[in-house]
Amino acid sequence: MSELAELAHPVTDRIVDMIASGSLVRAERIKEVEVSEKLGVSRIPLREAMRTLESQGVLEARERGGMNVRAFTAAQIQELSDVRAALEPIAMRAAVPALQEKPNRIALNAIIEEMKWAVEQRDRRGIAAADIDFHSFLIELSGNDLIGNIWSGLRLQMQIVFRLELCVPTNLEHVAPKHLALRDVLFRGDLDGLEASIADHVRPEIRPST
Amino acid sequence: MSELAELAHPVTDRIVDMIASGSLVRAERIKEVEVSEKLGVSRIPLREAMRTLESQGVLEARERGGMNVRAFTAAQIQELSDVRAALEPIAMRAAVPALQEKPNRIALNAIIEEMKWAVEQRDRRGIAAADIDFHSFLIELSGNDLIGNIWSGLRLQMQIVFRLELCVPTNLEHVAPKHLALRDVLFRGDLDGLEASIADHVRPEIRPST
DNA sequence: GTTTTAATGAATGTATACAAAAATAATAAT
DNA sequence: ATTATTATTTTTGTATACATTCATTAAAAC
Repeated sequence: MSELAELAHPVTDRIVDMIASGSLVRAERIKEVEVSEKLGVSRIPLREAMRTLESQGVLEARERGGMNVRAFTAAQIQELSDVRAALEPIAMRAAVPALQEKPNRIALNAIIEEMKWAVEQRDRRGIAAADIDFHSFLIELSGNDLIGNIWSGLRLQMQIVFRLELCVPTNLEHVAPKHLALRDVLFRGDLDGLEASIADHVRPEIRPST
Repeated sequence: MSELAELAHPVTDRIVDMIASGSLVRAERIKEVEVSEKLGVSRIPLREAMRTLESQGVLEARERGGMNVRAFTAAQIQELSDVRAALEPIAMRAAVPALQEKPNRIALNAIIEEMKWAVEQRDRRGIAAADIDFHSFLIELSGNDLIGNIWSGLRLQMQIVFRLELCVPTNLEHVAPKHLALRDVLFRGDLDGLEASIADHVRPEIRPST
């Protein structure tokens, strides 16, 4: 029991990993002893982590006790896009000043290059990861704590949806040019074009453009 | 130990009550044994509830262990309004169909009457409570699970901010007529007027109108 | 053979217990 | 008197343990 830091937060991340890797499957009750042993901790920190993930919309409480990986309806997936389209313009607008600094521009470009590479490799998972990184970085740059906190939940929910492929298999190659366009608008500081660019980018996952 | 339901969820509500009533004070470490004994439970369900409230933005982890009631900066309070102004139009738009049904109209009117009464009594806390009820009801009617979930956290954060009166003491009497106007727009189904009405209503808490 | 009932097994939910760490108080030194 | 250092007390964090409830299987009745 010689822990320098608490276990609940790291365990939260590891549960997410297990979902992403398919160890924890949707709609199936999570067996606490099994998972806690696999993670090398007791059920106490595991359950605390599960509470966090519950309120982040990753897990959901079952009718008669226990939890499972949340199952998303089509409507709930649509809601994810709608909320992103509403919140991200606020964050990106706030991120514009920080994007005047070169180190931040370089970091954003690096993420874009990461995606280009994934596109070349036809690595769908890599593309999705780079996509999320792009938005996470801008939200962090925005300094908006509230949207950052909401995003931390949205991000995980999206990862589950992507993983389970409940969502229409979008042509992810179209995401890269959208990011390029968005970056240019942000670097330029063209706030008027922002809303349209973001909405155009966030939504097509559901309604793929022609 | 003969409990029919789990304790963590009810304990979550009771912690919120303790914050609202001033038993738990901002920026002060929450003593788990003290609170758990007061609530008549052990530290286990208390800590699970605290994890939930942590990710809802009500509590925050301290540097070296433990948690306290979250302290809000002025910027974070502004963020609350911004996010509300972005999300509530989506929910209210979705609530319009449900507001064609008489029972829902009656219920909404009842909440408005509740606020009128609080205004007459000059009961600031009552006004604030009715205000939150108004928005909670519409969000629930919208059927948007995601915004409902986000709102459950926002609502608690706002209650803390109101309680601590970090926020500019708005002339709460102005809230009632705004609700009336919003109701009329919603009943009419005048979607174009929605965004403006909501933004006008949600924001003045920070920038009080003349 | 099907349905109902009992019985066994497993899994959750929480209380107790203990070790590590932090905060506080007390003592010593300058 | 003030600061530094040590000792004491509190408090967190987690493991263990147990009671209750849920699920599954076996048995019995019809």
